Amino acid sequence: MPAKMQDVARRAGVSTATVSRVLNSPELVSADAYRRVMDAIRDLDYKVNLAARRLRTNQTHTIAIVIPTISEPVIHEIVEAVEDVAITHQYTLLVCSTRGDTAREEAYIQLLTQQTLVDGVLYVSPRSAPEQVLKLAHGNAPLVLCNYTIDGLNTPSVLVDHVRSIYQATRYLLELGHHRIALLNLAAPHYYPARMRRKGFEKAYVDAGLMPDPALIVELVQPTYAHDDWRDAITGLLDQPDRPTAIVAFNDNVALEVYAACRARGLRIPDDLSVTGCDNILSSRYVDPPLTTVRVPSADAGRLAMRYLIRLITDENAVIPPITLFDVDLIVRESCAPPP
Amino acid sequence: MPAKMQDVARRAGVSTATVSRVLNSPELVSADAYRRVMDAIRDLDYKVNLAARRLRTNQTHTIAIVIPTISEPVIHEIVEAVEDVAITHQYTLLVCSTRGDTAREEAYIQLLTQQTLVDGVLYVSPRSAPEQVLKLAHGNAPLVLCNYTIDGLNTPSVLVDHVRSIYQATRYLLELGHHRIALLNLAAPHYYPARMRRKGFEKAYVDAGLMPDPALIVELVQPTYAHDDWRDAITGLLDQPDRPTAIVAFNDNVALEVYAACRARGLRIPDDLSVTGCDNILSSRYVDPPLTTVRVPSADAGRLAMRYLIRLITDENAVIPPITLFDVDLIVRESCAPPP
DNA sequence: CGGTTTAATGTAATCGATTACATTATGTAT
DNA sequence: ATACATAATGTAATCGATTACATTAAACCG
Repeated sequence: MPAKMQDVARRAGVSTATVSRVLNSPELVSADAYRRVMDAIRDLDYKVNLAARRLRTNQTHTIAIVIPTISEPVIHEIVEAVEDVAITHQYTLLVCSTRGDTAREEAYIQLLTQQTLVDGVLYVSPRSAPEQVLKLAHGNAPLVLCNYTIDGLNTPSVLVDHVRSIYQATRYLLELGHHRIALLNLAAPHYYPARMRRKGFEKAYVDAGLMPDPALIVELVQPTYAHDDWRDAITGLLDQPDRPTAIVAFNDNVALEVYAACRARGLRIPDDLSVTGCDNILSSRYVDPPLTTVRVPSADAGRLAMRYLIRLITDENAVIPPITLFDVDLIVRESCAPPP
Repeated sequence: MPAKMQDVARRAGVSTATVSRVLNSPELVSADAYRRVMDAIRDLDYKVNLAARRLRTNQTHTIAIVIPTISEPVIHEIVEAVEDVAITHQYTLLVCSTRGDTAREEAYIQLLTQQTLVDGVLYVSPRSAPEQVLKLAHGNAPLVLCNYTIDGLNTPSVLVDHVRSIYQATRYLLELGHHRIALLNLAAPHYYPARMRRKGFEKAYVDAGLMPDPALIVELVQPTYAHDDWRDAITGLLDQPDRPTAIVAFNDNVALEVYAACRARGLRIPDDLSVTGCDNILSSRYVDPPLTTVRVPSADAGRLAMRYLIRLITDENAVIPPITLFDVDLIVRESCAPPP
């Protein structure tokens, strides 16, 4: 049976109130009592019962981060950044990955609305319908969205500029002289970042005085994280009679799948096909040829989102900008060339 | 002010005991009372206060997973597997990443020994000294080690066979005719998996009737996750006058750094240098040439470790094998050839 | 020196659930 | 009809901290 505050108080010859003060506001306690209490704590190896503290204070010092999967480079970059901020503010992190499974996502949302489980929720790139997320927004714990936003909701969102990332890649290819560029936007069309990326793609064409070919925009009705789906989509593009001369992949992993497909078909990058990625993951530098991609400051977005969340938790009437947008940069490497 | 059980009881015309029974053991409640309580819960949008429940029951339904970093492929594979098991058993997951920072690791250990924060701890690949981990082992919450073990501690460990992974890669290279094989074991020598990998490397040599050259075993005194350290180590190996003919990298990411270093120097893989990795990460298949590596069932290890942990939590006198070892397979691709 | 502020501590109510035990009603066996 | 088992519910203690309020002692001031 572990020691409780009562025991510490008895051993130190003080009341539990004093012990509690030593722990939470030591400036109210005399040096003498402080020392005696600390000694008693050490001697008895006393540990606070956090459930009791939470019940009394109504604070958990825990936040939940809801993510689609931990295996995506962008996502775990965000999780790490968020954890760093959390730890410096003495918060712990509950990780809830939905895996694109709506039932699982709803179960988590259900859980997170319970009392005194978490003080706040950080929602990263949800796949589920906005109505679900709204449930959380109307719960008791503050909510901040990251890498995502829901139109007409006054919950703060912190985003990287999904429009400009694909815009920059597409414009670069157009400037190289490509006209038949395909967009591998392998997510659901209603998914916010997918919508924005498509917008960036189309805008680049329009700004160049051209029109994109809708047949070259590939999206998935039922998105999964299985690479097989990706492969099928890529096969569809590469094996058609009038093959595109360039491919804008919606992230680096998809671009790498394109690399593999090209190798299998004897197509050379960039001579036969130009390819761009997005996110600047580690291996984008190592592949041959090094991948032209876009640097997105996801970690920065995560950090800021977490800081906003903590502000909302600790300050009842904190004012947070509804949308914060981080800019992105094109990183030119060697995977693009003028069309053959 | 959110509704509490009292309010539900009043509205349903029953006592709080009955409400609690509806939630926790509905078989004790009459159909009529059940319906009335459920209606009241819905009407008032009642949510359990988990802090109160935890205080009373002394159970948190939360487990902590302590990991070095979330960004390593093996680690997040384990985290995902663990989360899947957790969710099916109604547990939530607290993620604690130490980033190889001893102070941070100790802070987390300190935190995790508090009462009613978590029901158990899963410790994955710790970097810190065993004494630290021992503190947890002697705490109140059950502990299971994953990808690691501490000699002479009776805490259950679930491991992949680190000896055999490097053994197989090394033997394969020896059979191809290599004699000057380097081991890039870029971790601290006292780190358990590093010790085992070194053992596997040496055993392969001994089994072939040869002796490894200690000068070709590279380890780090102060390991970090910075790729610069890796690059320095690789430069040291490749630029020495009597270059090794093959490199066994301790994981795939290190192997990819070797690829980059070779490209920079105009060395061809596998003609000029053979390379093997370990872990079979996604991009190992995409690089050119595809990387010969070792498949390690990390997810299986994570799942089993979590199941063991839950058994320990729920069954006071569960008996768990002290060490469980998962076997590994060499995956031969195209990054190795006979020495030039 | 009386009065007032300040510092240090104690007393006890409180947070919101769970559950041992008591109570009542109902059915069943003898 | 009596005794007894069973089902359904209620009463109230309990988990272990925090903190408003009360109390006491010491310090300070004109």
